[in-house]
Amino acid sequence: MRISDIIEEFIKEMLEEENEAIIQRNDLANHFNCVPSQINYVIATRFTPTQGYYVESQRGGGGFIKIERTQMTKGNYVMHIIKNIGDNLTAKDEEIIINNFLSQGIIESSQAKLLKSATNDKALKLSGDVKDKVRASIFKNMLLVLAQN
Amino acid sequence: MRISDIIEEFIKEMLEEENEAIIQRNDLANHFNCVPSQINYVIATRFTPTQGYYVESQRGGGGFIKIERTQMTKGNYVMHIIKNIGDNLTAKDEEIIINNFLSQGIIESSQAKLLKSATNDKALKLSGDVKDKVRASIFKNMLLVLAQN
DNA sequence: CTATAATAAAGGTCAAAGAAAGTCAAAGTC
DNA sequence: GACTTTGACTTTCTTTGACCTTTATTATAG
Repeated sequence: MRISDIIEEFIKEMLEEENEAIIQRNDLANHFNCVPSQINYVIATRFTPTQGYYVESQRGGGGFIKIERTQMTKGNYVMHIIKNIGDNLTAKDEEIIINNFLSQGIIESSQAKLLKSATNDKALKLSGDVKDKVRASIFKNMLLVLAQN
Repeated sequence: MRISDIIEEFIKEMLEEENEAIIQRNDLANHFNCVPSQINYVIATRFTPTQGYYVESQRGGGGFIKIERTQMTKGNYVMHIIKNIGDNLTAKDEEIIINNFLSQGIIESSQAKLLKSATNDKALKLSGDVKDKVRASIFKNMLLVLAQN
């Protein structure tokens, strides 16, 4: 069995008890006799947002990595939409998606407002082509959060 | 746990009873078995104006450090922060602001996550300087929405 | 008794050292 | 060829200590 899998399992076991696992990168690496960056690899490949995890960390003395498990409450629908948004997204297309979510009761109007405020042309002071790229990226990132809780 | 966190907590506990905490730098350092300048570090990183605190001090015999919590209405506080964010905002500075809103009950953790997801480095695939500019712009736009409810 | 000088008692600053975590690309494995 | 392992190098945050500035108190001169 790969060391990555073992570490993955270890973290997932921690997450079964608590809803968040706080680890010390060096300690964990030491415990499993691997280089510290292996921990990063495991997190990057097995604890991504799309996989339902939220990760935060702190460097420096007393640093740590916090892995939170999030639940997919909105299920596959939102995920499906996320996957279908390409690398570009116009304000118009975005509005259509948001209105759709709204009318289907998938998001609340306060959330819709936040989505729009983050991605409207006023917020995104960028040239046309870059703007639609960044909009797509931000929008997808936010939807990922909305799909969970 | 870091000594800085412990000191931070200690001061915050003091602030829960009174609206201001008056401390003696050397005494406190002694109490926590650290160098006096550690107290300055804690104050500089955890009790800044953006974090909703006002600090005054006196040197010489009978000197002291007074930490006050500034109290504003939610709307005013958010507007004040918006005004103080310049044209650039690093991910770190943003995190500090968000964590503060959280601990002061101005936003909920779901909103915090939305804010972060819209402006983290992963969402903003741009070069460093532009990134901080766009982040500032988006963040302020979103806060504006949050201030109005 | 004052006015001033010396001393003591705070707190402030800043940079170096230390302690984590992050990145990225090369090497290894399947 | 794709995934994993490894390690050198980077960045970020905290701790520590030497030195500085300000204020209060005490001692001294007139």
